[in-house]
Amino acid sequence: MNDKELRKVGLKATTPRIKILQFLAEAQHHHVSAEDVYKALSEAGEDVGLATVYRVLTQFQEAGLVERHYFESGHSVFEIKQDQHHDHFVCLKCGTVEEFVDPVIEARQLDVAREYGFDMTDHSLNIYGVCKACKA
Amino acid sequence: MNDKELRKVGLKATTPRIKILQFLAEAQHHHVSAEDVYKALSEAGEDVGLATVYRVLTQFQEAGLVERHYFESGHSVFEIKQDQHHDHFVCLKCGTVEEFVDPVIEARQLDVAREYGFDMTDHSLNIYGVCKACKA
DNA sequence: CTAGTTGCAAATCATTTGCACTTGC
DNA sequence: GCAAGTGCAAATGATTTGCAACTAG
Repeated sequence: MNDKELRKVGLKATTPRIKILQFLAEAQHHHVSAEDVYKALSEAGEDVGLATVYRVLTQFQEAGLVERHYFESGHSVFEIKQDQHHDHFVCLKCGTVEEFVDPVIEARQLDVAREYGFDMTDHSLNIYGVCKACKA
Repeated sequence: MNDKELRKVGLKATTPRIKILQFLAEAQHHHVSAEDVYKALSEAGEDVGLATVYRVLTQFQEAGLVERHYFESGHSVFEIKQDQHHDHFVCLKCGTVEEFVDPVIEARQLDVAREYGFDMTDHSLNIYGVCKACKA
């Protein structure tokens, strides 16, 4: 049950929240749009409004349960927050998103920010191109 | 005159296009939104419609004259394409965008992409935080 | 001349908000 | 019971598009 996890971050354990959190955790492709969540729940017979999906996702984001990313093309996707930070490969052919982490890049970012007198609170690195599957 | 530059990329040298290109080239802060362009031209007495600004900016982007970036917060900015690629610091307080280049990061990105069997066509790295000026 | 371009208004799209109603605790 | 949460419909803000009038080559 996700009930506890929700209360832990100060949110009432309501049906929509539980369903959405569950869906995010089980989603095969981690990165989903609000619309994706809405459609999936609707198809599963859950009667959750799109506005609620947006509200809940925003609350989850504020609570640190999910991250929101804005990829080129202007619309955003959400993913359950993982233990470790990571960056993304975005395939321009099939739209797939793959995750990766590179310690060298992570470290340099901090250094560069410091050099410029910038307090880094967050960062996002997206590599766009063609994934292995699409090249085949 | 920008006339030649426009024709070179296959676009008729019309007044709106010339004005917009000129504005982008002279803009003090390189990164401007479509709205910024529209307002600046209006204030300068140029009668260019917002729809035209969007159309022209998109054409410029396709022609490789400008780049479009989508920063977190969901709205995009345009900048005249520079000789060199660069990444961005985005100040969450004042919205300012600063540019930087780090060879170490650039090189690692290529390596990482290769390791994952990914053909990189483009990438974007944005560091979010508080800039020097806002900390003061 | 005439295909490409423009301005304006109306149309979209993603996301947000107002409000009367419902539900967790 | 009551504040917090929800659904729906209407509002928003950014961007796009239809179309009749205009202009560069």
